[in-house]
Amino acid sequence: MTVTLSDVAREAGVSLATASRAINGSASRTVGTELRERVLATAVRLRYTPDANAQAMARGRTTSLGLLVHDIADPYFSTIAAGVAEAADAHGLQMTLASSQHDSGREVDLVHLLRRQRARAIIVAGGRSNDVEINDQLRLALADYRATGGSAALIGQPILGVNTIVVNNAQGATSLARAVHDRGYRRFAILGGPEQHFSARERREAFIFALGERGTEVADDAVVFSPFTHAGGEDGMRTLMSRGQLPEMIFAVADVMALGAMAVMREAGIRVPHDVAIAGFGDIPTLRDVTPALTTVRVPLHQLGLMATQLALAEPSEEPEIRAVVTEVVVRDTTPHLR
Amino acid sequence: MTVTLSDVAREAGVSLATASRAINGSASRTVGTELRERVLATAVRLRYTPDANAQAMARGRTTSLGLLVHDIADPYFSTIAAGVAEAADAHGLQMTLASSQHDSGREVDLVHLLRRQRARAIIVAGGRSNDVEINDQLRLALADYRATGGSAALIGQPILGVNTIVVNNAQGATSLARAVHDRGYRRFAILGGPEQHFSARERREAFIFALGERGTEVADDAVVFSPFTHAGGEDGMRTLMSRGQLPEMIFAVADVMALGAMAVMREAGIRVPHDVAIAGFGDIPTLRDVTPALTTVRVPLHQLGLMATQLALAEPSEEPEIRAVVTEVVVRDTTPHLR
DNA sequence: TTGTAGGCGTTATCAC
DNA sequence: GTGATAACGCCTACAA
Repeated sequence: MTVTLSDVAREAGVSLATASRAINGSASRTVGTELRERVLATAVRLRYTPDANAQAMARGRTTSLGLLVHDIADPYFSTIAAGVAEAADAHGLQMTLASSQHDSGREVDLVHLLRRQRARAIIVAGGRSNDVEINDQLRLALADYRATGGSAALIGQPILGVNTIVVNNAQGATSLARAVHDRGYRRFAILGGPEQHFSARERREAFIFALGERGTEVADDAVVFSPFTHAGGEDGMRTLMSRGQLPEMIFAVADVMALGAMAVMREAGIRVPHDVAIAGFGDIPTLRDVTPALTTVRVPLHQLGLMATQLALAEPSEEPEIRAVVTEVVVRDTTPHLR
Repeated sequence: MTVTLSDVAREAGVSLATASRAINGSASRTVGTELRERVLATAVRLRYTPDANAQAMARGRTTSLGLLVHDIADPYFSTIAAGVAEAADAHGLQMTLASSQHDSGREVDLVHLLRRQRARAIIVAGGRSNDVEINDQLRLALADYRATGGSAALIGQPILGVNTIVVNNAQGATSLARAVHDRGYRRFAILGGPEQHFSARERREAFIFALGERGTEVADDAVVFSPFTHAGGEDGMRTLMSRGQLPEMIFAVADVMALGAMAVMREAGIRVPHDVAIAGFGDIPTLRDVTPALTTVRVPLHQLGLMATQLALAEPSEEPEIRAVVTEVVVRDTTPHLR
């Protein structure tokens, strides 16, 4: 059914070895011009394609790059994925994309899966959660993977012993807090994401701390926890509304959450920013289509994908490499000067 | 470096065959409880993982599903991808995602690549273009792939001889034209996407034809062609504006194009829908965050992914199976009653 | 139930 | 420069 290299060799009247060298090259040996052309011609005639699996076995390495995301339909991750795809392509690698659907248990399974595939490198994108057991499992899975020659990179918190791109969440949230404080905001609510999610927590705490430095407190019950998704933003906003008192400004720890909140407010007739101001985090491409334009903290998502790929493909070293990525406040229309 | 099945077998004191059967199961043979447990235990102890490539070779089939999209960062495709990922997962398959960046030449290369990988199935998502040469190449690539046991499915036009999910673009555009005509619109402009892109053309022509049935003509110079992207929508809109005369309504053949156009208008101080109405096509999830809410034609994107996967995994048959997907007009705020 | 051995398609190490 | 041939890691008749 399938045409193999042996078929080509026989048909071209050369040995298997020669056919292999002619078609897929060889470091040391080279093939005479005449023979090579004959082989190449018959390969085309027979519509031969090398079997990547067989090559992987023989060569001991594959040409695929695994990417793990929380949710591929989330613009945050699809933008990162686009960056990874671009970089992978530049390295001649195929991207195998897996989505954990925000389930960190699945994430562990998927790392195992990628290890089975003998992926050349694995990139795990998305912040970690404060779950010691899961983190240990993931750390172990990655260690196993690396022990067998794979290399991995993380986008998130540097807690798993592998190369990591660290987004400076605290810095971004701090700058944001100061920017809105400068604009006169004093009464806040926070759509805080999952309570145990590190990125969410970093953003939350830095925001609150920076306000505290200015003498502004955020009450505990002004922070609501809900999933790191659009629906999570909706739910959080409803909770906030049910509590009755609207703040001057809402900080959502993820853009998609801010968008969810805005959708709920729109439906409820609450005007942004007239009735309440809001800001997000991430600067996903979607924002260019949102009105009023959402104030946020820019994370260079596409570049994150490029960097992570680079880091994942870097020479393995003893010490995991940590690379910090700076964030930048982008003040837009949802947080006008208050007074 | 890597632990192999032989290592496990030796360490457990059983034969290779027994180890294989214990770990990866077997249709006919079964392994004694005691031995199986011993094997499994040593496998865990040695941190053994089967090599998927070797299994692929030995079994003659892989467990990966290739998905080809025009652009993974486009919500249209990332939503489809989410559907495919979900369905693939349900079948125990891994998704290999490749993006052609709207370059149909690359698309052909990527099919070849996926064939090399011996992917179990290939899904090509996205409308075809009127390029006989490229289409022939793609048809040939898919035929080669299928000839060697692979199965493929397309989302787009049924012109390549493989199972295809056909989105009923004409029906959607027709319904949309009637709906807006009913609302009083008579003077139109069309952001028509790439001139040779079939889906764009189907939507364009059906829209114009349906209006014609109502006695309303769309002038040739009211149709502008530009890429099927956000930037394409921006460019097209600028072209339209430079021509001086704004229509009553703009039909963009893709949601992202409509969003691009709206962004340009917003910047230019043109109010939607007060100054001009607009509608898109696709109903991407992003729309829930856009104001004013965009009128569009709903394409069940996520479901498209599920269906395509199902179709790609279906028993191969002589005649390619064609499955039609209906679309549905969703009138929102960008096309209010005109008079 | 368990073991032996051949084969999957390719690369790489040898000789020639 | 070219050709045998042994891996690569696993599965699966076939034999015991």
